[in-house]
Amino acid sequence: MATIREVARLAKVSVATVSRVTNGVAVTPANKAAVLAAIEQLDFRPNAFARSLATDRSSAIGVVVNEVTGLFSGGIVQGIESVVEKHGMHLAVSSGHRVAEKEKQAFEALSQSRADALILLVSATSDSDLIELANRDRPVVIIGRYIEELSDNCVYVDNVHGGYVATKHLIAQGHRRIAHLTGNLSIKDGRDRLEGYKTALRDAGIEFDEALIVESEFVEEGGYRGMQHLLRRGRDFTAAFAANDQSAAGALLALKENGLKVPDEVSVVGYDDLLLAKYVSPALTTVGQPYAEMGKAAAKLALSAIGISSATRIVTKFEPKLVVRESVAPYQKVAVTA
Amino acid sequence: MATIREVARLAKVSVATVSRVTNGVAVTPANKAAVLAAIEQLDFRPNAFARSLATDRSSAIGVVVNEVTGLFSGGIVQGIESVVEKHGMHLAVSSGHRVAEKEKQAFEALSQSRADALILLVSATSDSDLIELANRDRPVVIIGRYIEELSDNCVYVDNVHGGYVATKHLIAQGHRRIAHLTGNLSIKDGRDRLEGYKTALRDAGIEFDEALIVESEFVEEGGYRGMQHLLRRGRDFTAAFAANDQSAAGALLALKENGLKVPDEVSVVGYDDLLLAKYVSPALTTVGQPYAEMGKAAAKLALSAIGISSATRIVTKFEPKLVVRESVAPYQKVAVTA
DNA sequence: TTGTAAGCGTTATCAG
DNA sequence: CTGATAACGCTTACAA
Repeated sequence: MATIREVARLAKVSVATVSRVTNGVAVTPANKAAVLAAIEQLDFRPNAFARSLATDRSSAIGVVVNEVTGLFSGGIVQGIESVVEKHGMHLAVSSGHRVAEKEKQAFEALSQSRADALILLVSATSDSDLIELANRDRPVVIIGRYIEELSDNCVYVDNVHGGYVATKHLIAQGHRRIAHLTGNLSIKDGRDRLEGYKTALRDAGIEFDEALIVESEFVEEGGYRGMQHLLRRGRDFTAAFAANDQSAAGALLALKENGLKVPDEVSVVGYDDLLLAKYVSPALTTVGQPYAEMGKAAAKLALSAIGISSATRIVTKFEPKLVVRESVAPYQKVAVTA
Repeated sequence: MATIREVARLAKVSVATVSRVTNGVAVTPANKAAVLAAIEQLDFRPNAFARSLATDRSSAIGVVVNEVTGLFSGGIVQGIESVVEKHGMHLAVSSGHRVAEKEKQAFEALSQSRADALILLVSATSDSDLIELANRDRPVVIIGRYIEELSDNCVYVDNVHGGYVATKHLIAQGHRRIAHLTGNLSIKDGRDRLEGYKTALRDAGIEFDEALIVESEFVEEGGYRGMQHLLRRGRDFTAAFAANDQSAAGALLALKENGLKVPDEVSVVGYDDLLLAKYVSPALTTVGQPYAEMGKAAAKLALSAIGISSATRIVTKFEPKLVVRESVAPYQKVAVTA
């Protein structure tokens, strides 16, 4: 690959002038033309490393997510990429796999000067480690959790409100005995959604019944087992709110196996609005999150932190939104059979 | 950030020695200990650019896919990452968005010495441009298409065989009037699957009927419209093979709207085995492709091309596999009503 | 085994 | 506006 020196020689100018041309700095038209011609002829492309070494800029944004291909991290990554590529920058991605050590490894690799800023969507690393990381030299933006000390660099959605919205929708349809298949309660999202559920009940004057709660997990199997568990005790509820779509899908399956019709006999609402929500039968009423928007916001935050992109106000707190499909029906007195 | 020089000074050795320990080259134990201590104390991490500039190695693999978050490119990217990270390398990803110019832009950026090798899963770039790219300095591996001239660096699956398998399954269940909702025929995958369909019919001695073919597209809407079109003409088929799961899902919807039961009245098989195949109702019998495996193979190919990883035989041609679920039933004479 | 010093290909400073 | 030249931080002969 040709170097800047060869171009300079061919164009009969100094390397400095070539550098000026490739960086869009003013140069005599004649020189510019000569340089451009030489570049063309030699098929010269500046060496990114040398440039980065000299400028201390990689023109890359580092992204570490739980899984590159995660059902929703996918949408977020897409959002990030759309704004990053618009600014001529690149993406260096790594998966953290929800394992603290792997996440750390990914940060280190990326911040070892490969990335000008980091965007993180990770589960295993503690808040304090994240804070420590953010206090190094490169800007860090966090997606999916709110950390007080880093509040300006967090892009997140209000899970409490999400749980509230889901539950309230059920209440508005007349349901009062509403079960909740929680997510993994060691994860904050799970706790928040549960809290939203409780708040909605309280606001509606419905007494909270511990018996209607079953701690499940954020996977299909968890929803399935949770619902089985609930049903084995006798069906004393007319609706259920699952902490995510996958567990909702599992619940749907359990309901079907028990000969219960959704939504006629039991209404179900999920959370996340994954692609599957639309395909499951009946199509799932769920709470959607603006993944792409969140990714875009994170990218804008990162870009403005390194002085690129205009720094107009960037929204960092997003509201979940109810997506109505077919898995919820109004409460029907007759349906309740203990 | 501390530099190698500072470490050398603190450890009272030369920079060369420091370099040696960071690169695992033999050094006196005493020196090694001193260096390690200094590194620890200064929190030194080698500057990746300087290292790359000196070695002409980025320790990154460039990946350009149609969409980072694509329903199946996701699985492929995951496969790639799993082997790449195992070798301490990184991923630089870009989306080509199925637009020739964007794809080209992505190649250029990545090959501008940011990546030691390129893995491409792109649709818009022509074979000849790909060949040209592959003849530059960095190794290139192509996923999802077979290019004669680059045969050793292509990881692909036999779409003809996939179409064959899908159709044959239907035939084995006794169906003879089998419709085919093709994919976009300007895309090779679509043409190949159609060819497989035809071959299966021929092998079974079933006459090919142009009227049972409708060119659709690789999206839900396409499958929906295609099926509508077919039904409007009167239902003279008992089974249908859709060129991908999304169009199969659309077909399912059209069938349902027309009051036809799947699989009792019409059997359906899809292609791809996306997550939705499992959730659609009835669950879709489909043809799956080993996405993760393909990604792994591509990564191994790339790694071995740059001299990393052992070069054991790497499988590059994959066979699609039938995944049986619930959308296919044996042919029932009584069901056919023209 | 170790140290010295010459690159690696750019950018940026500073005269001119 | 242009050109020399000193960084940038690391690796790698080469010599000791």
